[in-house]
Formats: sequence, C-alpha cells, structure tokens
Amino acid sequence: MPRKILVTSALPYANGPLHLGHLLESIQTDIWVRFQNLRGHQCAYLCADDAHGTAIMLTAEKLGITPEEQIARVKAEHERDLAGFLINFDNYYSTHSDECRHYSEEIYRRLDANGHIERRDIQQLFDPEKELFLADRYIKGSCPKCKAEDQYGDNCEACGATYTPADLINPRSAISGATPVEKTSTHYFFKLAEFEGLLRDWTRSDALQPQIANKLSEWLDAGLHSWDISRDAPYFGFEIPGAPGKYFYVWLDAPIGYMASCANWCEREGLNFNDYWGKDSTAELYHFIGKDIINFHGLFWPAMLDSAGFRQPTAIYAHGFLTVNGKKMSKSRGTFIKAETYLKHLPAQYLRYYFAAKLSGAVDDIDLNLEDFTKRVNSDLIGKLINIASRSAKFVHKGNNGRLSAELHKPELWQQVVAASEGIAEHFERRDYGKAVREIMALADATNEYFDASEPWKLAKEDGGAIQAAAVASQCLNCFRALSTYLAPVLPELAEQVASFFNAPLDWSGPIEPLLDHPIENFKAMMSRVDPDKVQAMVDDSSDTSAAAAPQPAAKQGKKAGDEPALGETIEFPDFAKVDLRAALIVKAEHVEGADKLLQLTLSLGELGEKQVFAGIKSAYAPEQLVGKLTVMVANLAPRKMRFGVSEGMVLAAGPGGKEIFLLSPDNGAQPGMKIQ
RNA sequence: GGCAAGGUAGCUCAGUUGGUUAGAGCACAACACUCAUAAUGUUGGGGUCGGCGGUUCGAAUCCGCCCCUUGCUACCA
Repeated sequence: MPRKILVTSALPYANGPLHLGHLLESIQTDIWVRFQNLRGHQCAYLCADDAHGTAIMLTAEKLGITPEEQIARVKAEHERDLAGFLINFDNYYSTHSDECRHYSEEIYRRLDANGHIERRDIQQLFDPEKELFLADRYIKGSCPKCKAEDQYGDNCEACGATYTPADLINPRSAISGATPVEKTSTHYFFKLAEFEGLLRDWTRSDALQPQIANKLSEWLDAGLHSWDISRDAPYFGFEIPGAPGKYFYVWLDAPIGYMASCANWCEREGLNFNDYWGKDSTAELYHFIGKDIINFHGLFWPAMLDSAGFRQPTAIYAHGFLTVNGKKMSKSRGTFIKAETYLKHLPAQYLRYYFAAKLSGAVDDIDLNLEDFTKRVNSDLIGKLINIASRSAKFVHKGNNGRLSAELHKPELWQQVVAASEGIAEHFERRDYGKAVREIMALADATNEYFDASEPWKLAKEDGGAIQAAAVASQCLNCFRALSTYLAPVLPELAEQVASFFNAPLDWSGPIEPLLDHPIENFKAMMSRVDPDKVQAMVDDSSDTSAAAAPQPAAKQGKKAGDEPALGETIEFPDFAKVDLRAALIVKAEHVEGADKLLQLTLSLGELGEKQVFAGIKSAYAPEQLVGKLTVMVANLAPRKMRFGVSEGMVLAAGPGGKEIFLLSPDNGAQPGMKIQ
C-alpha cells in the first residue's frame, strides 16, 4: 500500500544567494523524495523561503526597495538555482504569506490560551538614532580576539571567534553608527520548560538520530528556558495579535512556513490540510535539516505543535555541514561556492552524484574534495556505468538490427543485479545513499567484468558470431538499465536519457523486468567527463579578492604552557597601543557565591575611578592576600557579561593556571591609574 | 574547562552483535584487451586501524587515560 508522505527541507533565508551548503540538504532531500515516488509512494516535497526578520528589512532599505520586493527577488533566484540542481518541489512558498500569517496567529492564540506565553521586560541594546533594538549581529566593533575591525556582534569573520556584543571593542550600531544604549522593552516568551516531559519522551522515541537525541538530552538536563518569540517594531514580519508594536520573531514563523506551504499546496491540489497536520493524521511527516538548527526543530517545534493541537513530525533527519577540500568554505580560498556559480561551470548531476556517494544517515560532516570529485564522477559515472552502454550498443545494432536479444545471455548476472534491488532500496530509505551507490557501482563492475570475459568484439568477427555478440551486449544493456533505475533518484536527467535510449520508462515500483526482443535507439553520449579546468574556473570565479586581503586568522593559540615555547604572531606597534594597560590598586577582593574559580576584584584607577573585574585566580590567591596590592589591568577591555555579573577588564598574570598563577605588579612608586607603555 | 561527533592505505571512505593473513574505489606499477567518452580486465606494492594501558584464548571493534580535528557551551576577560 502506498505511503502518504510529506517531506520538508529547511527554509532558505530570503536575504542572500544559495551556496553548496544549502544544496547538500536540498539534494539529500530531493533524492529521498524521488526515491519514494519511484517506489510508488505518494511523497510530496514542500519548502519555502524564510522571508522575515531585521536582516531582510535592512537589506531592502539599503537597496532602496521594499522588503516585499526584496524577498520576491531572492525567492526567484532561489527557485531558479534549486531548479538548476533538479530539486523537484511540489510547492515552494514563502513565510510572508496569508497562510503563514493565519497559522502563526492561530498557533500563538492557542499557546496563549493554554497559558504557555508569558510577558516579561528585558533590557536590550538600542540604536537611539534609528530607534531600533539591535540584535547581536547589528552591533559592530573590533573583534575582541583578533582585533579585526568592523566585525559583527556575535562572531568574527576573520578569526571565527564567537562572543557577545558587549565584548566588542568600540561597539556601535551597524545600521546608523550610533553608540548603542540599553533600553527596556516587554517581550513575549514561550514557556518551553513546561514541555519537558513531552520532550523527554520525544527524545527517547526513534524520531531522532542518536547523536541528535544525545544533544537534546544534554539541553534537557541543563534545564529549559523560556524562548523569546517577540521583537519590537520596526520589524518585517507578522504583528502579534493583541500586542501592537510587537512582532513574531522570525524563528517562530519559520517552521510554520512548512504548514503554510502545505496549506497553499493543498488548496491548489484540492487536498485536505488536516490529513497531514491534524492530531490524528496517518501521513508521515519528515523534516530534513542541518545540525545547526536542531534546537528549533527538536525542542521548540514539537512543543509548539503539541500545545497548538497539531501532530508531531514522524522524524527529524539532520545532516552535517559541508566542507570544501577539508575546510570550512572560504571566500578567500574560492571554496565559498554559490549555487549559481557552480551551475555556470558544471552540470548539477555531478554534484548530486558526489553528495549521494558520500551521504549516510548520520549527522557527520561531508567534505567536497574537488580533486576527488573530479575523479570519482569520471571513473564511476563515465568510466564504469555509462561505459557499459557505450561499449554495448553497437553490437546490438550491428548484430541484431537494434533489438535487444529475446533471451538473457547470462541469467545469473541478471539475478545478481535484480537481487540487490531491495537492499539498495533499504539503503535509500535509511538515507544511506553512500552504501546504495557503492552497491550499484559494484554491480557495474560485475557487468564490465562479464563483458570483458565474454569478448563480444571477438565474437562479432567470427562467422555468424554477431548474434552472439548482440546477446552479450543485450545482457549488459539490461544490467545498465537496471542500475540506471537504481540511480534515478540521484541522476534524474540520466534516467530520462536512459528511458528514451531504451524506448521504455524506468520503473522501480516492483521487481525490475528485463527488456527482451525490444528495439533501442542509437547510443549518444549521455554525460561528458568533468573537465578539471572547469572546476578550477569555478574556484577562480568564487574567489573574492577583497576577502583574500582581509586579515588572516590569528596564529593558533600556543599549545599548553611548557609544550612549545613558540611566540605569537608579530604585531605592529599600533596594534599593541590599542591595549590600555594601567596600574591598578586592588581595593577589594572577595569570593563569588557559587563560583569555583572566580574572585571578584574592585580595582582602583585613581582619578579614573573603579572597575569591577572577575578573575579566574581563586586557585592561586586568597582574597586577603590581594587587598592593597598594586597590579596591572587591561582597562579598555569591553565589558563582558558573565554568569555572576559584568566584568569590566582583566588583570594580568603569568603562568599556566591552577596553583601556578602569578599576578603582575609594577615596581615601587607606581600610582593607581598610571598608564603602562 | 565541559559535552558531542570524528581520527582506518597518498586521497575519499566501508568495516554489522569483538574471531582466521584489515577491505573498496581513486591514485601508483606491471601485464592483457582494443568493443567503448585513453574507457575496461587481471595481478601487485602500500596501513604497528591517533597514542598508551587494560579486559579477553582473541580487539580497528569493549573499558580507562592521553593527543589531534570540528561543533556546541562555560565561572576563559
């Protein structure tokens, strides 16, 4: 009986182009969906653009267009690129839609009615010029780690460090340039903690991969916090019902976009939405996502669905990140490859095949090694698979008038190929495409071996041997057709070419039958080899020369003390001069309630006032040893919010840690507040 | 610092509940073939399965410690 299946992949953000990382997910999902349909099930693939949020609003403003225009442009680009990679959606919609508004409001109302929404005032950085609350990434400043200028408030593009906006040196609004101020606002929170029981059960169900379940358990054990689902105007999104000036946070309506896309699709196809999302739905529902967004799909989403009275997903399938040539994608290395750029140089099927060959059902990262990619595609697809057809076809045309023989020449080989069907299907079902591909290629090897051993080119030269040669070739062509059927979810264009070559559709809804006494077309090259020059051209095309000139990541932190006495990277004097070192008098030192390693110090800088500093030196100093001592502090370090309070600088000490921490002190005569240079 | 996932031939990866001389593809070498998009076939070289220790008759596979990579996180400031 055909299964009724709904599949989604994560919604791409409508603020920028797709890159190969996005495609890993789309391709993984598309292969699965095509596989299910090829097997005779009813499997629909739904997606949409994630079209809300501050980023989109600001981009539109910068371009001098409305957000609606911006998201329409990007959506068109996304759809173009996805189509280019042969991603076959049943519906590609947008979160900025009536359906999404409807379900967002509806779900919110139910959550609120169930007492799962709380209102609370919070302090947030605010841009006084622009009159806008600032998310982390809209605060810019110098990276506290590598000092690269003009970095965002949540992470550094130059060295990859992550931090909070308060860490930034010289913080300012990325939008107006104004110095941010703190401001209070009422926010709406989803009380996630009330769903701990549900989420524990969910985590223990087999809806999640083991690694993901572990991660969720970790969060559950750490305790769940309420989730801030509101943002203040101005914000491009949906206003919260009954809360003027408050909007749904983009991540609230993003997964609801799955429902919106479904509702829109149901409307168009005359289907019933509740058959898929109702509490008693018997359809299967799968979300393919990247491992970076499991918190949204593994915690918030099931909880929201539960409170709002909808069904739970059947399973969440998370995949890992894509690296290129073993490293994180990088603009300066030319490995930050956009979907559009890839398609300009190379056919989509190559990437689909390579990803398929490396994907498993696990959460592991996948590496696109460009050299390996070239060789793998060439030897597997052209050298092995298509070569079977290429070397066989002419014997059938010359020896049997272009008709496949009436009987199988080597039934054992055919049995071997057909017997693998269910195993290969099982691998696809479990998203273990790599295993499926390996089995298929092993069968291609067996077919080539058989061809070689049978030597049809010699038979063809013997008197009356042409018909024998045609029989061997027919056997091999039938194998080729079966293998192409197995690969059809991965290589849909090849599948079409193979179908027209054989004058017969490919069908995998049951056991594969051989074509006997059946006319075929002339063989035409179905794919060409990967040209390494084109791969290189793609890399060159992806290279961002300005990024190449950007500051390189700081040298790796020296290993453990005493390990390698290597010095740090050479810096220029102006770099050093940015650090404002001051002599400081420890006027107070006390233990911090609940902290194992920290002491709270009050440091006097003389006329410059006092600073509160949390220092991880408890293991080496008692508070009473410190009071009255003169030491050295970094006085212009950005304040850092820590668990026990805000630290406004740091004191300097030598040593590896533990008992071996030796606080610096200036020689006699120094006064608190004196500059050290 | 904590947690998680990894660390298997030059490269990309398999190795099921521990069991004979650790596998595949690519790359490399030799040979064969010449039907095929210089494709294919046969044979071969190459690994102390990150390191050390333990459990066991026997471990890549189980346990402990350590090292390295990546991600998340923290009382790293």
